[in-house]
Amino acid sequence: MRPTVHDIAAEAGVSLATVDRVLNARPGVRQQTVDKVAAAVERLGYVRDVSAANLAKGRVYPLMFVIPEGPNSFMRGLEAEIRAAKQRSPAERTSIRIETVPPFDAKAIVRILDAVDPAELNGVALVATDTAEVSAAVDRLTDKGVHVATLVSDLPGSRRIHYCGIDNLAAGRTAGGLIGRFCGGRTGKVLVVAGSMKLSDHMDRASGFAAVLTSEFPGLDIVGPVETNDDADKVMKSVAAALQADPEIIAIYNLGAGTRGLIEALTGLELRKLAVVAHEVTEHSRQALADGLFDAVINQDCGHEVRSAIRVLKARADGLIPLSAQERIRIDIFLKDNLP
Amino acid sequence: MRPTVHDIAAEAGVSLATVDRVLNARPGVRQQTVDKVAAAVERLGYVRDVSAANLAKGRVYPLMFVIPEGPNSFMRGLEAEIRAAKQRSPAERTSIRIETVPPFDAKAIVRILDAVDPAELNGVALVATDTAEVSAAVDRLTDKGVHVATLVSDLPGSRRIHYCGIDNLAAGRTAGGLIGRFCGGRTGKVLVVAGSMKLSDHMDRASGFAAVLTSEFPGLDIVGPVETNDDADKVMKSVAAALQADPEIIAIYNLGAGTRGLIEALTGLELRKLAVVAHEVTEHSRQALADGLFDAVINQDCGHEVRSAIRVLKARADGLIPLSAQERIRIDIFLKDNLP
DNA sequence: AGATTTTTGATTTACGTACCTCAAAAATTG
DNA sequence: CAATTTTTGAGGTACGTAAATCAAAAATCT
Repeated sequence: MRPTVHDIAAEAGVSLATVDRVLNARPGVRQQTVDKVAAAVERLGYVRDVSAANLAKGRVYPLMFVIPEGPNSFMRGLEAEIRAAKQRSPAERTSIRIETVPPFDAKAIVRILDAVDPAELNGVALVATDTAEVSAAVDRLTDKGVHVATLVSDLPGSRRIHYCGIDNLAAGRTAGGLIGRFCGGRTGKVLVVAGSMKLSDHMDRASGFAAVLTSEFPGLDIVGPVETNDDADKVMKSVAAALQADPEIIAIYNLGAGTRGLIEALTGLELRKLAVVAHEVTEHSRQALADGLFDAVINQDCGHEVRSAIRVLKARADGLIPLSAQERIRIDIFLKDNLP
Repeated sequence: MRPTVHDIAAEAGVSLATVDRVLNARPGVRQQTVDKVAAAVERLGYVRDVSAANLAKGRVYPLMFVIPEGPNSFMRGLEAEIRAAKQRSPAERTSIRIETVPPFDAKAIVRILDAVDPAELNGVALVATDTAEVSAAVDRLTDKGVHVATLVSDLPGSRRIHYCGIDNLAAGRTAGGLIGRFCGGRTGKVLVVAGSMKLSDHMDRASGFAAVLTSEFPGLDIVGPVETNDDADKVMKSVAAALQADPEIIAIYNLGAGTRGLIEALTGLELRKLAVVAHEVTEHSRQALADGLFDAVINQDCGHEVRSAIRVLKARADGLIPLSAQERIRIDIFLKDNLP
């Protein structure tokens, strides 16, 4: 049988209360005694029984998620994952609140963050627009003792405790590697479509993509990035116009949302076979892959991101530092053949 | 606060003992009373506190993993993941035993399976060679009441309870989709290198690959599959010979192990730029990606597979049926840019 | 109706940890 | 050395569920 606190007490020759003080870092124990207990823990290979500990603590972690509202499929998928986490709340001892704000609306985010009462919230996970005012609000919240994690898009300038999302520079490079290889040595131009350069994730993807193309595939030139504010209609028009204007475009990289617009633009023309890479697996992009309109979709698993955010915020609330290595979110590549 | 068994008892107007009988499917309760309790559970949204339940049960799940020994990097990675799970044993209430057998040795597997005492083992996870005798041994074990899950490679004919691994037909198709696109419309031949057609995973990959190539990329013809028994040296020689013999080969798909051999064969020649896809991220394949020798590597996360196997076997030991949707293992694609 | 079986209630103990109180012992200080 | 502070011990309760016992009640059968 695995050892218990009682075994540790006996092994160390101290009382149960002292073992408890040491294990939970309570004050009033001499260093010498701490060492004795630590040695006993080591010798017996004691591991705290998490089930029993959770039961005894009876603690709950009140958390808040702040995400953009609107029709963006990815964000709605994210919301679904948060709701799923909410369903699991009893088992995970969390209490989750969801707040939605208009997309790209920094002021709305600031308003919500500033309204947080640190007494009744342990942590906040936030899909952020990368502006100075949001960063400042995050820092204010941190000062109040509420830990903030960024979700999907980072706030590099802020004091957020953790970023739960993919490395977007690497994601851009990955897209570059795919498109470069898909073009198989041909020369031509690649149209890059973005949402907003106010989003740090879009910025990073664009840079990563450009870096790979210039260094590894010099035969391919970039057109854009075209900014569309993730508006499907605008994406559609921009892509159609660009293809019309420039017959040398042989590939498209859509690094933002508005995937529906891209699909519409591509559905029209049967003339050219383009290499197309987009982001995020949604109902639409899935269909586009199946139809052969898209060649590949780069994805981040928002379920992982939500679960990671919860783990990180819970750990921070307990004063622990999460192992960042374990919390890394992978960049997934999907063809139609390996769709989940 | 979340409801407890006491609340259910009060709500249903029955005693605590009766609630316990219903929740744990113990006999001696009228259907009518069962329904009353079920209704109360439904109304209050009761969810069993897993921590408390585990604590009360104090149960441990003795499990066994059977995997091939030898230098195969992927299998050693798998073993490392099993050892990691063993480290977590106290928290997960498992007791894990690892048995290794010579690769491709069906008799050794059978010997170990037949020696299992059902009284001291709850489940077995097994990397199987797909032969009739292994299937029969699995069925015998199942009859003794020990659930068996296959790991990495399936035993389609057997009564194994679950397969913890990727869909290898889809993996082969994915490889086909990648290589087809990487060749970007060119015509030529693709060399396919396999380990053993006695492994159902290798069989499936070869079929999936061939299916996609013939239907979607008619300009590409398959050479092989060459069988190498996953021996690096043999892979090296086969690939070198094939490239020498056939100048039309413009791509290679290595669907088995022995990746080192492939790397050696490719390192020699600087003449041709080949599209190369292999399986499993290991130290070697990672380096080959970085060096530009490989274009893509298809991977299965053996950590996921091990954890999934443990979840499934534990659930079965409790008489529960695991949600297969949740246990699906994804087919990961890695370029050098999205390596984890 | 009485006998028998089935179903239910009441109560208890256990799991391993957290957290609390109060008293006793030991160490430190003046 | 006494007075004070620090450290330790002893013991208890609580968390929510599992699992058991024994008695009481209800249903079913003859």
